[in-house]
Amino acid sequence: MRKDERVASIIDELSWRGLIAQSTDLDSLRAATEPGPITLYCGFDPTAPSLHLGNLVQILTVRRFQQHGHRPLALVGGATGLIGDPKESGERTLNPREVVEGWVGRIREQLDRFYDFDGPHAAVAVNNLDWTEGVGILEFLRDVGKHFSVNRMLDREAVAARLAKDGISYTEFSYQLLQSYDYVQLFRRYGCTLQTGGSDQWGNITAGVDLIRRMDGGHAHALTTPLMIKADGTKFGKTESGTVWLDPDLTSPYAFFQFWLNSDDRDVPTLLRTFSFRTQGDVEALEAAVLERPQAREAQRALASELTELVHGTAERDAAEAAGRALFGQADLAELPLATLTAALTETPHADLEPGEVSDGLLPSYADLLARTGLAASKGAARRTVSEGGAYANNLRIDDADDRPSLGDLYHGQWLVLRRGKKAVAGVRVRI
RNA sequence: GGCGGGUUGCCCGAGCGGCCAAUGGGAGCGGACUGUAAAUCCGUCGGCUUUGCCUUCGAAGGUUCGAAUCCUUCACCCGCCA
Repeated sequence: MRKDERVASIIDELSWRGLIAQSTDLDSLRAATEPGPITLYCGFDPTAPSLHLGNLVQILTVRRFQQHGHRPLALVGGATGLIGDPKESGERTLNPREVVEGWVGRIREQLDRFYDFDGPHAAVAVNNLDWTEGVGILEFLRDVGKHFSVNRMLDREAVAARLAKDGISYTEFSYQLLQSYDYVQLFRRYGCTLQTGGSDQWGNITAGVDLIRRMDGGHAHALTTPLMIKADGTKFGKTESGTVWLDPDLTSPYAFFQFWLNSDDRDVPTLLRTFSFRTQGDVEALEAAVLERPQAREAQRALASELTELVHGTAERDAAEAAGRALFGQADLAELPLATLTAALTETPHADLEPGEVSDGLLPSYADLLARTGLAASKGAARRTVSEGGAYANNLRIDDADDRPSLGDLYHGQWLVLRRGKKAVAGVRVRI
């Protein structure tokens, strides 16, 4: 957060990064931010035990504001998480209160990494349960509900979609009132005048802006980021194996690193602009590098390195990077020192075998091991992969799924390296 | 309330008594090419103790030597008429 890194205006910065989709009034927002500082917020609902890459877009956008000297409120939706924002696909299942409470804590901790909670523009952690829990239903309906037009609420895309399909519960329909009320409370308590979010949140955010004007006669802003779409048309932030989480237990730092490294060339400009904190000059240089030397994947490596460090720390970044080099590098696996090999394979899915699983010096069959490590969904799938010539042990193609590797095949007497296809690697460790 | 149509594997969609684990397309996965990319082509795509066995075609019963296919009841969806 060095001062000399500041661009003239946060709005200009977001603008060249392509992070502005919609705004209530960009000129007046610019006018408010330029003398600054302003207080802003973006809320995260505890709908899972961890935040994911989709959330990271929002987190980093807020972080950019803070770097420009503005004050963020780190709101975790302890109340809204109990209700659920309507999504087009259908009604959500209500999570038990204890579960949501647990997730609030975990998400709150995750945010520590990205916002600065000390210093002159220290972020403040807030939970909307604090001002929602005690409100009576009659009070809420009279003071808040009266300002909402059902007609307008029905226009919201997700709501309209649900009405056309399976319907929507009153619980979820009420969500917008709660989020709007949050904005009012933050406006009153902290002088918060900006709420950011993804463009799907536009309706919810502007409803809050309206509510502030109606209840308090105040003026607040809304700003949304564009929905990210990958070049191949699929949803951003997902891999074959699902959501990319920020929690290292849900998505390993190695997998996280690999996610960036494998980005489509065509997505690189968007990814750099959205996620990287590099300067505009650096970003443009990396974009040019991909065009000139795509095979070098300089931008992908830079993104992987920067983001893994930001999310998981320097040590994990280095480990993930080293693991990738070890497993994909030119280096012969046999030449890797035990420490390097162990570090690399523990970053990937791996299975530990008990001594009892080794008989006559032979491990279980490759079919078993592929299934055990998760490289294949089932033994049938493992056999299929082997018959397709897509399974490797210690970089040698496996011919027969029923073959059993021997103790002598293990590197350093303990590791067998399995691979499916080009990218999926797993380790089998034998503890004797 | 009445009449008619529908509910099939991850998704879409054929099948309409045995040759059906079930045509085809998409997604996914593997191979070739390559850059741990994209596109393209080829292969594969329920499970297992894998030349065979087991479990699937909304749910539960029934008919039959044999059912995803016929019958009955139930649930849900979609039309048309009230």
